[in-house]
This record gives sequence, structure tokens and C-alpha cells, in this order.
Amino acid sequence: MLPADSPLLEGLNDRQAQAVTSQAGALLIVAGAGSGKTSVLTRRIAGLIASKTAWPSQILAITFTNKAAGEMRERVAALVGEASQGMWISTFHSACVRILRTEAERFGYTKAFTIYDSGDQRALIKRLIRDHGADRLGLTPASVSGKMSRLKNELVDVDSYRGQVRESDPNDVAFYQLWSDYQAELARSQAFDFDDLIVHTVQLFRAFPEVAAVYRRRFRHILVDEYQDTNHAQYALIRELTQAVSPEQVPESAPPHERENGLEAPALTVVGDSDQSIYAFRGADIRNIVEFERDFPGAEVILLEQNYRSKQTILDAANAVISQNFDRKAKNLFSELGAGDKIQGFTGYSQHDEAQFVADEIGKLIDEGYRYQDIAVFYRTNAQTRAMEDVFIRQALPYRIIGGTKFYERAEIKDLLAYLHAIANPADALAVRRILNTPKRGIGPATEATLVAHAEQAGITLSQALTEVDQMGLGPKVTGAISELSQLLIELRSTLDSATAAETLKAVIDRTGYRTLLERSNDPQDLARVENVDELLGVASEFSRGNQDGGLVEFLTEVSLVAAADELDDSGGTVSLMTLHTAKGLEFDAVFVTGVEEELLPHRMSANEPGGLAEERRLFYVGMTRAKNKLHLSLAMSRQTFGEAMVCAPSRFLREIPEELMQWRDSGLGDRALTAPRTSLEREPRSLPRPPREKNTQWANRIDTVVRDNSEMELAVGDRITHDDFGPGTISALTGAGPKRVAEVRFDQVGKKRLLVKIAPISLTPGV
DNA sequence: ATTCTATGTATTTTT
DNA sequence: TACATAGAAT
Repeated sequence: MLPADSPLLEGLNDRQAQAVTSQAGALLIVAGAGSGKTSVLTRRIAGLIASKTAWPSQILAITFTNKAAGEMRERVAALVGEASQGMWISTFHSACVRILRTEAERFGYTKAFTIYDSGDQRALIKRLIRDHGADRLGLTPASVSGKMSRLKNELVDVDSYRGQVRESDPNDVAFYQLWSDYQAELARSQAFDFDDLIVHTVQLFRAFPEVAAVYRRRFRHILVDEYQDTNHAQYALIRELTQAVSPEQVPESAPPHERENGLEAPALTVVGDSDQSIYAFRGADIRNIVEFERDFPGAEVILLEQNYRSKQTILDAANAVISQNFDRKAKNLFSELGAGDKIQGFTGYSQHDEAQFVADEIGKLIDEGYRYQDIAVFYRTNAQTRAMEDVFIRQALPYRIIGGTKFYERAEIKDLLAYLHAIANPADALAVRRILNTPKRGIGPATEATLVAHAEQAGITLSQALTEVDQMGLGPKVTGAISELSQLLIELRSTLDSATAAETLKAVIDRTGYRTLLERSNDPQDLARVENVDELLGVASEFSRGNQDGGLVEFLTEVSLVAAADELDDSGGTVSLMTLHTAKGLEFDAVFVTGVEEELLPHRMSANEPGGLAEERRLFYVGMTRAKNKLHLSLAMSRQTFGEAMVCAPSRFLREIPEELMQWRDSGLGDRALTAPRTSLEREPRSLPRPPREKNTQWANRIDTVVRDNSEMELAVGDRITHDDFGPGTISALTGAGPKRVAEVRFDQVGKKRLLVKIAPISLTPGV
């Protein structure tokens, strides 16, 4: 028991302190946005250690992202020091990988199994659909993987699905066939997809009670963050881990009292907020949190409603929005941080106009003393980044996109990782297929088919088939190329014990000539690819340095499980751009929620789904509650959606915010301005003014394809210039050099802006 | 087998 | 718009 004057309770309110010290076997902490739940969670863990209630090794804490795990580990370490080393603090997926690697041999897998990410999964399903001719039936990789994932999240496996196939439905029959082949190929390749990691761990515990007992005895305190976003499979995993251990399951080596009485169920603490549940589309089941008290009789529930993050105005607006969701437990966040500024609303003509507003406001915030890393821009879809990037680049505004087209999804990265996968796990057929002709070795589909057929016939892996290539009667050129590849794989496998991941990667790059080929290429994009290759090498070196005992398999695991939010580093002085989903769990001094329009937020795709609108509203709520001081909500009246301009209407969510909390503006370029979105809501969308024509062509090109190059332009403070969009202005400052030269211009009509000189559409005004 | 060109189709969110 | 795929040319 923690003493009342423990430093771990310092500065906590009563409810928080209660959450830290509770002895309940099952504890639900309903933590509203910004209510200090990470503090509570970390201090609770530290308290368990300090009061000798638990050893570090008895603690399992589950977070949503690796970044959150890292942060939690750091904060726990700050409280308890070295002791944090022995704890498991990780995501569901990482924890499952660790368990599965340990127990792999028990169920006929190798420790070095591969994890197939969504891209790998897609590629495999696509091939299977083609092989089955299932595209005729309208099955797509997306629909198949979606359905598979939904079933897996409900713990339905292929074998049990077989019984419920509707034989009269050719679509369903084909789906079953595909799924069954998919799992067979995964098993042959010694691979798991994301969902399988959870499902197989649950199945492992159910099939081997003695294994389950090992982990139930080991983890005496389990803590789960973001519980509202757990799906049924994850719920089942938690249930498996929180069972009591009967005397029969206790090993001989255990202390006598345990052998006699068994062991009571481990203690469970979950933290969550049903108002922030935004992953239903991925199988998250809100009932897990809503029905917690029923699931765990005698559970204690603690509600944290005091918000330590945001100004009251922001909370009032957020509360007003979320209260529109019916069937929700009443909860009202309050803050003692003062009312703060009104929420700034902005209506632009186009997405570029909107982006320009965001850039201008960021400029003002910087002048007020905000730092770039204190500012974030959120959007509903990744496609919205384009306009933002265009404007940000032109204004030399340092930004970083979190998530989006991820580094590890790039072709060159996947190529090199496929080599590593093929080396670490020779059974991985997908990886071998990928590298077969990368870089180009003159091996086409015909040769690939021959190799696969040989492997199948002989009942060997594809890697083994490569070694038998000379028995296949292929041409001398092809045979030579394949045995060379085979040699390389064998050789690098043999050095696995002594070589680091970085060394193996380096060897792959050198021996295949991958980097050299990119360098010699005359495709300008290949230059960027060389940089990516080097970056991957850097990542591997860093990993090998930081994880002395971690080898190739560990490196590949880490790489496979990175999440979007993990990319966020607080060190850099950049504005962060991310989707609303990625924003969950983060906070920023100033936040821009962009594209607050019908069809986008709420997204049109959500309209058909049951509960879709409520989830969109929660998403908006999550975005709003990330802001500490300043919240901006913006929208555009028209938006380019695949090539075509679409007229947009303001989001219904904006109507849910009390008028007096907001201050609306528009771009003020002439008489086409909207007065307020309230007015425009009543207006027919079609009658909305169209954005000026020239503007579209102006921004149509992406920045890197623009031919303009002002690098020769000689500018000085005080010079008068004219900008195509902003009109005449005077240069007030110049910074940076060469292609990075930035001019600060005071425009006569639109105020101060920063421009990247090299690409700005400006000309010197003569005669001044 | 590879590379170039034309055509069609698709964008929600992600561990 | 832009990306992926299919078809044609080399």
C-alpha cells in the first residue's frame, strides 16, 4: 500500500490519486481527453513497484502505438529507474510477437517467422484472386482482406468459417476458397499477418493451458490503455491472461502454498474513453469498455473529468459537439485553465485558399512566440496533404507529415527488406518471389512459375527450389542468375549468428548492386530512392547499435510493427501534419482541424455504416480536444477531388458549436466572401460562388515539377516586388542562402508572408 | 523479358 | 489527378 504522502501522489486530484492507489482486482479508469491518464497510469505502475506489490517482471502494460509505449517506459523509468527494464510495455502486436516467438516451436513454427504487413497481404491476396479468377465475381483485394480481417477480429478462423459458407452464394464460396488458400500459403511461408498475431496468441493459450498458465503466473498486473479501441480478439486475449491459475496448472517448482491453492486472477487496469473510440471500422468494439463492469464483476470505476490540457472555450465547444451523440454516458470535461481565445473559423474558396490561411496563421503564431513543434494540422484523409504541402513549401514553412505514404511502403525499401526476410526466414515465399527479379536478372513470370511448380512438386520451400535450379532445364543465363541469387542467400544466412542486421543489409546492398543501379539510373526519382536506401541503412545501424543482442529477426519485427504516430519526433522544429486518427493521444498548443466539410468530415463513406456518423463526430471531438490554447477550424467551399472541382458545404458538426465560442473569417479577397457558415448552410450548394479560374492553374502543378527558378534573382531588403497572387509588396527581410533563400514580404493588401524565393511567382517592380 | 504508352479506375480512417 | 494494369513495340 502506498503511503498517503508518497511523492507519487503529489499534485494529483482525488480521483487521480484514487486511480493510482486502487487495490481493485479490476479497475476501469474512464479518462476524458486531457485528464492526465498517462500520468495516472505511469504512477500506478511506479506505485506497484514502490509498494512492493509487484516485481517489474510481473507488469504488462499495453499501449496503442510503439511511441506511446516508449513514452510510458521513459516516464516510468523517471519514477522507478532501472526497475522499468524488466517490464513489458508494448503494443498488443509487439507483445504477441514476443510470446509467439518464444513459443513458436510448440505449434510447428520457426522463431524467425515473418510478419506480413498490409502491403504484403494485399499482394498475396491479389495473386490468389488472379489465380482463382475470382475477379470475375467482383472480389477485390480490399474487399477480401476487409472481410478476412473482420472475421479474424471476431476470432472466426477459416476452419470454423467453412461451416457457415453459404453454398448457394458463389461469392461466398470463392471467398472461403481464397481465405483458405491464403492461410495455407501463410503457414507454408511461416508468416503471420497483423490480425493473426493476436488470433494465434489467443489460440495458443486455449490449445496449451500450461502455456497460458506460464503467462498468467508471470503477469500479475496487466494494464491496457485506449481500451475503447480494442477489438474482440484483443479482448479475448486479455480475458485469457486474466484467468486464475488452478493448482493442477502450477508447476512443481512453484512455492508450496501456490501448489496447494493455485493463484488468483491477475489484476487488470484498463483506461479508456468511449467518446474517443474511432476505430470501429477496424473492429474496435465499444462494448468492451461499456460492459466492463459486467465482464469483471466487482470492478471499480473511476471517472476522470478534470481536463489539464485545454482552455475552457475549447472544451465547451468539444462538449457541445460530442453531446450530440446519443446512447452515451454523460461526461462533462471542465478545465481550470481559463476561458482562452475564441475558436477561429475560416472559410476559404478552395483547398489552397484554406492552406494559405493555415500557413498565414502559423506565421502569426510564430511571431507570437509559438514554436513550430507546438503546432499541428489535422485532416480527415491523407489526400488533403497535397494542397497544404504546396503552400507550405512555397512559404518555406518547416513541416513534417506523420504517417501518409510511409517510408517502409516504398518499393526500394520493401525490396531490400524482402531480401532480409528471405535470409531470416527461408520459407518466406512472398519475399523470395519479390527478390527473384529485383534487381533485374532476366527472370520473368515463366521462370517464376517453373520454380514454384518445382517447389510444390518436390514439397520443398521456394528457397530450396532455387538451389535445385540446374535440374529444371532452364536456359544457361537464367540458371546462372538464379544460382547466384541462391548462393547469396545461403551465404548471408550462414553469417546470421555473427553479423548485425546492419551488416547483413550492407552486404545485400553491395552484393546485389542495388544502390549502384539506382545511382546510375537516369530517372530523377531514383536519386531520391538512393537516399531512402541510405536512410534504411542508417535505421539498421542505429538499431544494431542500440540493441546489442538484437539480430536480424528483431530488426525486422521492429520495422514491421512501426505505426504512423511512431514517426513523430518532438526534437525537430517542424509543424506536424497528420490525419485525425493519428492525432489521438497527442496534444499541441495550437491545432488546425481542416476540411470541416460535409462529405469529408463526416466522410461520405461513413454515411452507410451503422454508427458511422457518431464515429465521425468522435473523430472531430478527438481533433478538437488535442488543442491546448488555440483551435482553428477551417473548410473550403470547393475542393479538387480526383481532378474535378467539387462544391462543398460546411460540416453539420460546425452547427453544433455554440455561436458565441467561435469567430469566423473568410479569405476577404473581394465581395465573394461568405458571411458565416451558418448562412451558407441554408444556401443551395450549387449557388456557391466558384473560385476564380486562374487560381486552379496556378496551383495545379506540384512544386517539384514547376519550371520557375528565381535563384538568379537578386533581392535586397526594401525592394518592391509583385507576386502573382498577393500583388505588390516590399521585402522586409531575407534569410537563408541558395535554393533555401527565404524572403519576408510585407504585401500592400494581404499582409506579411514568407516566400521561398527560388519558386515564388514574383518579379521585381522596376523604377523604385 | 523489358520498356514504353495508353487507358481505366479509384481515395477513409490503420495496428 | 495519378496510379496500376494491360497491351504493343523493341
